[in-house]
Amino acid sequence: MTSIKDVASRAGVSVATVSRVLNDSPAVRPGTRSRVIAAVADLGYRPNAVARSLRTHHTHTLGLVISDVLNPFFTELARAVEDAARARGYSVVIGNADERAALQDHHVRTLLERRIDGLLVSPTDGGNEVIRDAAAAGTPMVFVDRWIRGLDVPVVHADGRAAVHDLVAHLYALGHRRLAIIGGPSETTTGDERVGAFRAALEAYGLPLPREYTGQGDFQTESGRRATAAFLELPQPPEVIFAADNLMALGAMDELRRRGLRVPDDIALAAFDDIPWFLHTDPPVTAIAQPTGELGHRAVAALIDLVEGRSAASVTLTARLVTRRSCGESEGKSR
Amino acid sequence: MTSIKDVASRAGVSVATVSRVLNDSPAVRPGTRSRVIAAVADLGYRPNAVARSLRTHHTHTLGLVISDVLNPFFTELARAVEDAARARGYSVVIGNADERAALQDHHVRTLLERRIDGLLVSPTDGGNEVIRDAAAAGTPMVFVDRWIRGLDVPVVHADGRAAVHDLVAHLYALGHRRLAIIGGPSETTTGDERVGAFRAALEAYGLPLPREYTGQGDFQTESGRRATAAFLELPQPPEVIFAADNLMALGAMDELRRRGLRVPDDIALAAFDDIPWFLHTDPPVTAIAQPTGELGHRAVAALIDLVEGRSAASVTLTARLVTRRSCGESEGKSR
DNA sequence: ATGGCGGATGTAATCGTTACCACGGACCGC
DNA sequence: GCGGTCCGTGGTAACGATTACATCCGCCAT
Repeated sequence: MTSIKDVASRAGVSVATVSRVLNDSPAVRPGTRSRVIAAVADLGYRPNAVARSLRTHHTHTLGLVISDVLNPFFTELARAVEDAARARGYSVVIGNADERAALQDHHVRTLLERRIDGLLVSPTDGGNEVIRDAAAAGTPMVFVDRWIRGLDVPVVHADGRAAVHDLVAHLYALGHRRLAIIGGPSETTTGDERVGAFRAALEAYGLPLPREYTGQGDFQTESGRRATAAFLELPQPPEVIFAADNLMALGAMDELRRRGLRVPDDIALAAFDDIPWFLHTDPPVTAIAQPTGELGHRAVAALIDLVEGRSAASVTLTARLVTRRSCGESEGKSR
Repeated sequence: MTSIKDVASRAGVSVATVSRVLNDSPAVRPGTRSRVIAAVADLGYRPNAVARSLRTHHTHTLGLVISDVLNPFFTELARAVEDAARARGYSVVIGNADERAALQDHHVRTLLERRIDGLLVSPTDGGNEVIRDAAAAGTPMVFVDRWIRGLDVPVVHADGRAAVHDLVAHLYALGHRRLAIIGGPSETTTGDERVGAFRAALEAYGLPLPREYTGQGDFQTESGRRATAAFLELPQPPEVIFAADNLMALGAMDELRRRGLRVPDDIALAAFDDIPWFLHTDPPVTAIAQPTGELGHRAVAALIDLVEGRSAASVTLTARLVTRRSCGESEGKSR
């Protein structure tokens, strides 16, 4: 591989000068500069970011650890993050935790060894040691969507409580009284809070949320299927299933379909996180939409503030309800 | 940040010894080893992968440049790639080209500067200079799904011709005669070949593929919508639309829905690339499924062979047709 | 004429590791 | 008892960049 030395000797200058033109420092004569540029082109030289990072102590790279790449919400988030980062001259390295704490730790460790400048994480669990240590050690860090309580780390997320309330109102208006939820792992904030918001909204309508109507999922498809099966085997199954993310909703649909049940006639369905496919499912699914793109942009902005030595505050956006046909016919507006 | 030197002085040994235990070289006495390990733990030391890479000339990292993260096919591929790589001790850095050649080049350049050990790419265009240069320079490289002709780079992909033929047979049997396709950019091999396979299959049935029935898409949702709109404005619209990827199929569904057309009664729809959502769309979509996971695994295996100095050959798997209701009722088996 | 100044360039230290070589001591065989 | 091996360990030169500091040179003001 050609190095800065090769360029220097070909251009007849010192490595310092080459470095200067590469980092376009003003203090180099136009003639020299163009000779260096020519040498770079001739040799097809590409600066070695590894060496550069070793010397400068920054990598211009952000780490993003997401809970599940297969979840369209997270891939949209990842995309927004990458866009925002690139616009500011940073690249991003994604780690997919696949909803497994061990895998998440693996990625955090790897990213830390790589000396990424800052870390964006949507934690899969609650009390993570690796992440705690990193935060304590002063690694610039921002949580997106989910977070870990008790850490002094800015959080960028969307508050879904109002939307959940709207959803319950919608369901109530349609005559539904027995509502069930498939929640995420209670160690995750989103797992916890979505159930909490749902319960609070139900209370406002004087509706109970019995234990057997709170299914335990892990945000992945299969758990949605299982929880749905459990609901359906109850002596008195619910009239509505609210899945706390889109993948569990997919699982629920799998199971309903397998049993030949029709939505919304036999049972209603709603989901947290809206995705393009929900418009075309049978039937289109009522969902709570997060401002995913903005979440990503804000998170990157906050993280870069931290990385560059400024301070950053948490950001709370709001999610909104998008009603479709999956809970029953009514005003039935879509999108 | 604590370095190997700090560990060395705390353990009362030299940096060389610390390095030895870190890379578990056998030549170190158990007692010394445990003192070093203790020092590492006390200090919370994390090896600096940047420095290590500078010295060893490898990063144990693979680059993966995919055409579009928002496409479930590619995210599934990415996931498989990451799994396979991790199992072999490599990490992967993903670059999302968003179907734009310029962005793809940006990522390839960045990855090359990062000195990734090898590159997995699913090219967005046909004649890429950056990629050609990299290949010529001897960067270990493997193409997945799509490739660039005329380069001596192994290709791991799925042959869809038989499946396309089956699809056409299926459509023919259902009585369809006017079949249209929304193709990808002709510079991409998948764009090109899928149209070619479709045309060949039609010929086998004595069916024409008029120019106005070959829509020009770019593998993204919006282009599928536009091409569909164009088809529908023809004096004689097609009876079937075959989208060359799932995102364009989504766009097609958007447009059909907007116009109040029903699938398959008013028009039939099929897609290349099967995804979980297709089972639950209205109606479930007939699609050609690629062995995505295996594609990812094989590609990683081939790339690592190259990286580690072995040779690697191209791999061709085969795609298969999954019939659902979107082309009309018949035997109607699903999944 | 000379001292001073500033702009362009070179020299060399440095970042954190690894890997090569050297060294000292223990052990073995004769 | 002595030379040779082997084993555990330390010293140190790279790896490829950046950057503080030194140097050189031309020019201007006095």
